[in-house]
Amino acid sequence: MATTSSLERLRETNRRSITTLLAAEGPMSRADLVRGTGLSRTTVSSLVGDLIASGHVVETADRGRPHKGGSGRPPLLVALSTPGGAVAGVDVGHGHVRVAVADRVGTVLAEEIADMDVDEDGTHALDRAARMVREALAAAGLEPGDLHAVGMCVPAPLDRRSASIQTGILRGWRELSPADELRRRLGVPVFADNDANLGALAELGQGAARGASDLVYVKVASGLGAGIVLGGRLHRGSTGIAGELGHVQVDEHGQVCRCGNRGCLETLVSAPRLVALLQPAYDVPLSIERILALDDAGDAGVRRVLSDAGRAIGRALADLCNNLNPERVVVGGSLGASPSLGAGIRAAVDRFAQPDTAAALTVVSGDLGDRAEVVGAVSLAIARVSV
Amino acid sequence: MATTSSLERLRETNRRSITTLLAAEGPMSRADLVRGTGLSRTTVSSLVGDLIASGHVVETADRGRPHKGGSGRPPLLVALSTPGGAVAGVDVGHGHVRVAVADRVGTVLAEEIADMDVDEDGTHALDRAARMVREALAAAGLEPGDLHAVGMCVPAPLDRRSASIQTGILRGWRELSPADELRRRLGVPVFADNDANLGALAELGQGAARGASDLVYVKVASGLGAGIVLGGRLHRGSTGIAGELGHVQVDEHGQVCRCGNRGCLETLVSAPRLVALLQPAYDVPLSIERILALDDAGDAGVRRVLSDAGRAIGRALADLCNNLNPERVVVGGSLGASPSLGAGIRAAVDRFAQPDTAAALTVVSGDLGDRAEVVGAVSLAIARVSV
DNA sequence: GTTGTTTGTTCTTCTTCCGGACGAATCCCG
DNA sequence: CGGGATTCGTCCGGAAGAAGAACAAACAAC
Repeated sequence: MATTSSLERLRETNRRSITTLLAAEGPMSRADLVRGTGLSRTTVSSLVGDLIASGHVVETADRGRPHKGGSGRPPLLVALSTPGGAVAGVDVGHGHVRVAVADRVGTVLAEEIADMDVDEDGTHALDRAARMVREALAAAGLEPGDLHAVGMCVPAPLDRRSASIQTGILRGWRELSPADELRRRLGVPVFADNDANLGALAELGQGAARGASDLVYVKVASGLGAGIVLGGRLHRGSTGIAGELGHVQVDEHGQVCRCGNRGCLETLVSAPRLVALLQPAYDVPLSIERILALDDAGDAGVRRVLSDAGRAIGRALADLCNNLNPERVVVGGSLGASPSLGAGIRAAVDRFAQPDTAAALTVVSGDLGDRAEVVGAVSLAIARVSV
Repeated sequence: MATTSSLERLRETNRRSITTLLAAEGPMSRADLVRGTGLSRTTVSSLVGDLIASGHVVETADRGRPHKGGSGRPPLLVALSTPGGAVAGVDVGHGHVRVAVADRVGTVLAEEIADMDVDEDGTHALDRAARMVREALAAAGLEPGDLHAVGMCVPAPLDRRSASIQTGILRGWRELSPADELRRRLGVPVFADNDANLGALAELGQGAARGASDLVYVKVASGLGAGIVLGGRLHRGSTGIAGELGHVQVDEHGQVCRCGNRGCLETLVSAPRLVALLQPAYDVPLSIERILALDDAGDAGVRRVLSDAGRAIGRALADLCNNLNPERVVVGGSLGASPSLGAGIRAAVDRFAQPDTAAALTVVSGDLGDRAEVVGAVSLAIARVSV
């Protein structure tokens, strides 16, 4: 299948292990790379030489310190060169589009947000997203031609094969392949995934789950979804629709859900639902931000509602954790930062999961907040763009 | 970390890809290996030469047919040689111990079963198991010294680090490391895992889940557990206690479970529980076998109870499948063959899982029945014994 | 200045793989 | 019955990669 020879593949593998090490740990000397990869000095030297020649790596101006003690020749540091060009991440939510343009090591150069109703008209949302990518590129002082790839997330499961949205969750998007559509508009490769998956990837790589290998990322926002990382890799399921925590049925006689079932967890717990639940008791129009502020201020009603919501999530999550025994749960999404919500989740997990499972588990809020998805989208673009 | 050189590792990898291909597809020609591995004729020839020299592979007496058409030189077939010696699998259940002795390609040579109450006294059960292994070895015409390794399963989660049983599920086994205990008795390496995990491994390799990569194996027997295979690999969780499907809480006010929680699925659905539920309505003492026969015969009470049990399992399974999106569910354990149980599971999964998830999923009974665990234990022993 | 340590490169050797050429074994066809 | 045609397996030469030995470079400590 692969036309390249095994030896070429071996060298390719070794090159990759150097670049990934550099990506993970930042600039380091060849000697450090020797220690990190287990390859010989000679081989590392030769590989780094290749990488410098091909422009993927540069020798930095400053020197480091020798490995042991202060004695010895100071090493020359090498670092991943910021390859020319940029990538973009696009986060399409139910109520917003967020775009980030980053260089090819993941440093975000420009970011844009727009509120809009995405559900009804996929075409319009994609037009808008494409325009925002171009604007963000310009804001970062880049040309349209600098863009190499785009990662995007959509707030719905994506069928693995057709890469299109199958379920009825997004009304205006049925049978649409968001990646193809955006590629047509921008003229570069576009890679799409589900929002919770990319949030998980972001928290795993740069957020609250750094270093974890079995992780459940729960996104509490307009919808409720989970991104599941097992063994350090995203689990997408056989047809790519894993992580539908929000469509676990919690009330057989509950409200009909947009997914077609009834009584889904998402019908009880989601940002709009909680706003609607709280609004009657308050004189001012509530927003997520205001609710979070009230939570911090100790407002009893808000605390109660968020804590109940957390317990409902935790109840479903406990079952999942009994089955998966993850080491960490990261709560993200617009409501992920709420302490009451987190406490509710923690309480329900402790209550309903097996004691050993609960003991092996930490529940934390995401570090990246609303930006998790777009950061994950950037990571996806970087991971997929050819090296 | 690895002291071997990259080149040696490369050759090792290629050797492995040949042996795994031979293990998966049986005897085949070098030309087939070329097509299967993508390596060159020369390389395959050389690797096979090495493997023959080292005794891992033999040239069979009979020849095969050429690849295309009938023309061409008939190939020489090579096959994994049956290395000297044997391995054993030990299945410790709540009410039985089953032992199998197999050659080192997994062909079972002798098997023994004994009914016993395992829970109360782990030491006694292990004594008995060791004796049965020796007897089975003798029955297969082998010497005690021929035994290379043992795989075993225990009906409880095993802590990954201490390899001991932490939870209170097995009263007489607390803090015991079954693998160490059995190793002391038999003098060979013993590898232990949970029963559902090994059942999953068996059905994956040689049973109803062959070729699947995302699989949930549900074991319905004295207890209720799940073995979860994702991406072709067993998922054990961060501390090794994944798959506790039986301890999902289904009734907040339910019976207290031996795990310490209350209302666990296992308190409603397990073989002893179902027997107890049915017994009052029948004059003869019921056993699992009799219940299965009544099910086949169309007995209304049995069908109703098994179907209800299936639906209860399916309800919990649907939540798990929403989150994992597996391609197959295999129902095993002593009750796994019941059509009513299977139909109940299928119905509840269809009812409670998301439509797309349910559509991507097939629910089948295990091929291996009661023997799944012991077959999996043999596989574990073979996989872990040094090649 | 001398010694010791760490770093990085060059040169050589060894391993591994691949492509082409060649013999082997069988079938097909005249 | 004999000559292609075809597939299988091996031998040979060559290319690519990695490791080890030797050596130059750069600094600290004495």
